[in-house]
Amino acid sequence: MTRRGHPTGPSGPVVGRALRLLDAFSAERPELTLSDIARRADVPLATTHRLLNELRAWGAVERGEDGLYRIGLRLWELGTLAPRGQGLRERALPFLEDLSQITRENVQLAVREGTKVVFIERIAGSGAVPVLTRVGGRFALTATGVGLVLLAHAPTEVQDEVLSGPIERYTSRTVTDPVRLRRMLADVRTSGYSISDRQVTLDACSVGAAIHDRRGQVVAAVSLVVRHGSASPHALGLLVRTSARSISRALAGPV
Amino acid sequence: MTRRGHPTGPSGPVVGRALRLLDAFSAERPELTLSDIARRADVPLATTHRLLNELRAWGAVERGEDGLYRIGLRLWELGTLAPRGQGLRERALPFLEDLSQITRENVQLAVREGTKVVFIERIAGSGAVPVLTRVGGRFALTATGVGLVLLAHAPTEVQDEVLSGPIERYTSRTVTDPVRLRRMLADVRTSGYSISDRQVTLDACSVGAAIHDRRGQVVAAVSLVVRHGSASPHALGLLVRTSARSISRALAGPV
DNA sequence: GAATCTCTTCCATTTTCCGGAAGGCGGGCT
DNA sequence: AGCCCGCCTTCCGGAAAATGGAAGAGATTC
Repeated sequence: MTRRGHPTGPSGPVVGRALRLLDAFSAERPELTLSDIARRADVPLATTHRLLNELRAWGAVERGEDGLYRIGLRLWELGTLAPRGQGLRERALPFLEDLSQITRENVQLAVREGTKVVFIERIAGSGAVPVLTRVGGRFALTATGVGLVLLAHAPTEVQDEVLSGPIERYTSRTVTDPVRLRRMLADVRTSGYSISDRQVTLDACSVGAAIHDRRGQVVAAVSLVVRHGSASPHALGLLVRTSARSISRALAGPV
Repeated sequence: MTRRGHPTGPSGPVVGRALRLLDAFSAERPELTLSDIARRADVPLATTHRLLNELRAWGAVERGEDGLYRIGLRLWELGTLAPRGQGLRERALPFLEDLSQITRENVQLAVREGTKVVFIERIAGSGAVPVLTRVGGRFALTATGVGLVLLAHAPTEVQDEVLSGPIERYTSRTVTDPVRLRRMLADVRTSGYSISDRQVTLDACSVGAAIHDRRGQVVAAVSLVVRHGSASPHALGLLVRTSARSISRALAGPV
């Protein structure tokens, strides 16, 4: 595990190395120079250069006239084939839109990836509370409405890992006590919906419910994000649960 | 260039090889077995197995309990960072929605990738003509409204390559004569909009216009797809041109 | 119960990868 | 001018990783 400084150790499989270069890109930095990528990935410049050329040949990255690297269109295209990404999004969208039309609030759709939530879709209600999330963005499992649902139905190992590690705090009301979180997760399983009250921002409250696949496994979650105090969580719970059921049915349905 | 049969030749850079495995996935076949992928990519089974494990470790592919491989969520996430994919989509969406609301017809947004069009967004007008396109899908440059616009403003080499190669035919009215196509492209550059009249399906007609970046380069195209005969192409041309200009301005604007 | 799928692991051979070093280019500072 | 410092690109001998046939374990089908 020695990787301090420069004393060049073995580097492992190339494929993984090349893919790790891509991790240098983020929503905040979607355009990087060669040296940026090399530094961020901690890979020698010459090597980075060679690997990026291979990624470029396939279309994983593109390079502008300015010399900056960006994520390539081919990679985006392939991404549209991800069942848990675009696939889920397309099937759920009509229902999310209904929810959005009826409530005029923010609607979110997310899945769990390891110990994080990944947002698949987000519909911003015009005039609704501003939210921090971005489609394709990650977030801690413990804070959001969707996150709590996904955590409540995650395998025990995942729950333990999340609850034993340090828990991110966003506001003064973010719950970071593992014991209290376990109780909340139990509530989610009992009531069928989660409540995140001002845990992410002090003006917002979100209520989430689980989406199941054909086999009854929890594969995603929907939530409504409203201004704190503007509606009863219980009423919202009924709404999202209904919507979640419809989406589950749609997923089980055709093919 | 000998790759007939099996006489195992040198295989080249691994990274490219691994990425080429991913090309086995398509909208029609988003879930594949190991052997499927090996066959489609023409890579020995043992090698495919090893490479897929590396792709899986990073999240490029996932494997269900059923043993089938799918495109992974991590790859989808990265895809959302592609400036010409999600980036363009997000900035253009409000304008596309306006166009959709006003006309109640299909609206499409696409970019060029090599000698193909790739559809970035598609809004289906309720009750509008059905269209064949899929977000993330590819199409020939010569047939669609968006394609004609992108081809008209593509580098000469690309135009020559497309026009000298075989031109795909979809209907009896698809234009496949290079000379006539060149004339159409010139018209597009003069008038500022393209017309594809029943070239893809016999009941539809699409009208496209170019979207420019800050430097005046054509980077994308919008189109309206309507039932043939339902509206004057010229009137539609004005609409899409207006919309295209707004989008161009939005792209040039913030950051 | 045999034939035919699927996938997984092994390991000797051979190919590719590695990355320091050197050189080019542009920009900023004195 | 001259200098430095940042970027990028190419080269190439030593070293390490990729390769894929073969063998074997399950699962289905006939």
